[in-house]
Amino acid sequence: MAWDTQETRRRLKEAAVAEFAERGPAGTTMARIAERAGINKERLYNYFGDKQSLFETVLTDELDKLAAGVALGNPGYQDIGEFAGRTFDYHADHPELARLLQWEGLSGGPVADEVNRTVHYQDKVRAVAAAQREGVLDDGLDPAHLVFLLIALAAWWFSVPQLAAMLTGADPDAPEERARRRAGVVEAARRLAAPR
Amino acid sequence: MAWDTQETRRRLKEAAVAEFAERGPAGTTMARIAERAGINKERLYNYFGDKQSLFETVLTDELDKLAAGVALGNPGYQDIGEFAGRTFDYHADHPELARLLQWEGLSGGPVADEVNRTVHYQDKVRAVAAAQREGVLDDGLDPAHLVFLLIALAAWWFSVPQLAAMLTGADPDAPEERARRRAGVVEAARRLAAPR
DNA sequence: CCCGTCTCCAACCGGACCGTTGGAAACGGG
DNA sequence: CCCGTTTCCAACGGTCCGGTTGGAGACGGG
Repeated sequence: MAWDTQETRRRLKEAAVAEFAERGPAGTTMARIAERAGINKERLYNYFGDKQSLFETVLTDELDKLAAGVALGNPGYQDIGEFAGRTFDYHADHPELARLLQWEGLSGGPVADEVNRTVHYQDKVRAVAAAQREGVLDDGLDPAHLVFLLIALAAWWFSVPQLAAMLTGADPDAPEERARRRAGVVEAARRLAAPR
Repeated sequence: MAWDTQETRRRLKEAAVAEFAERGPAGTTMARIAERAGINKERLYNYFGDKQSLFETVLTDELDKLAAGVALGNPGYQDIGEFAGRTFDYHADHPELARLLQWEGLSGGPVADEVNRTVHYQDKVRAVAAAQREGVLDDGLDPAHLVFLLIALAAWWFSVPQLAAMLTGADPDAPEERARRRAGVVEAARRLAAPR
């Protein structure tokens, strides 16, 4: 048994992400998180406080990862379709995030880390507005709406998988199906925003 | 005390819709549903069985209402934008439905009333495919994808209200804001599907 | 007026879960 | 070798919840 408190925290958090994403805050039990991590429950309380605090910690952590992940590959808005495609890819590769965000939205409580997230999104709106003024993007839609709807296109597949299954009848994990969905999202994004 | 079993069922179901939409299946308690309806808890079990059955009953009921509501105003696909607009309106007027569907999707269990719902959606896909063949709709997108993305445009606002608030900074219940959002949805739908 | 149905009330049981506690090992720095 | 920290283990108190039960009124059809 290594003597590594950071590793312990990491394993607990990893287990918490999985459990919260799967069952939501109400359905998750602290005991199961600990069990999944192979670490005693009492450590969980010692490090992260009660369940609510743990959920917020987990969510803001994952949002930081998202911000880091998309900030890397963001060379302006030369191709709005590829932006939507990358958002689609991120969600496909990290299905927990969309679920955590949905649980948060449904739970109706206060929004975790609201200030930073608001700033982050408003930055995107400003960037889109600038691109519209320059003619790089079509300006027929309000910039905030455009950002919102682009996210919708990319995230909707992971938000209502039952509906996706009923409409396409396909296995969402099959590579071809994923590629088809991505291509549709890219095309739709261009239709929404590409200059005419 | 009226002698009306149908009214009793109705009141229980009404309370169940509200509670389930607000707190989700896991967070809802049978006692609270009964209390909200002003009816004894034991009636609830007598009429609807256990919690899982009650949730499925409630959800399929609401989906039937939706089907009835949109089937009325569906005179072909002459204006795809108005179709999206009406879907937006329905969700705006019945915010519980989107939440119930999300809870269902997150809960990951079996899809309630799957057969009927699948048929219903496949009908829509066929109608869109026909419209594409006739040139009434642009055929650059797969018909199933198009239906799926049109629903996304309309429902996304009610699916992630926290995100909507951070992006627009507006009160979603204000009439002007609702009108602005609806107009954006209609415009976006036309961009996705209107023939060029 | 009577009988079957509907309803209420109150209480109960078994189980789950949150968060805590007491104690005892394992470990590493000095 | 010793002391403080980290970890484990087991158990507990209190609460809540799902689902059931027993008994007793209210109502309407015959």
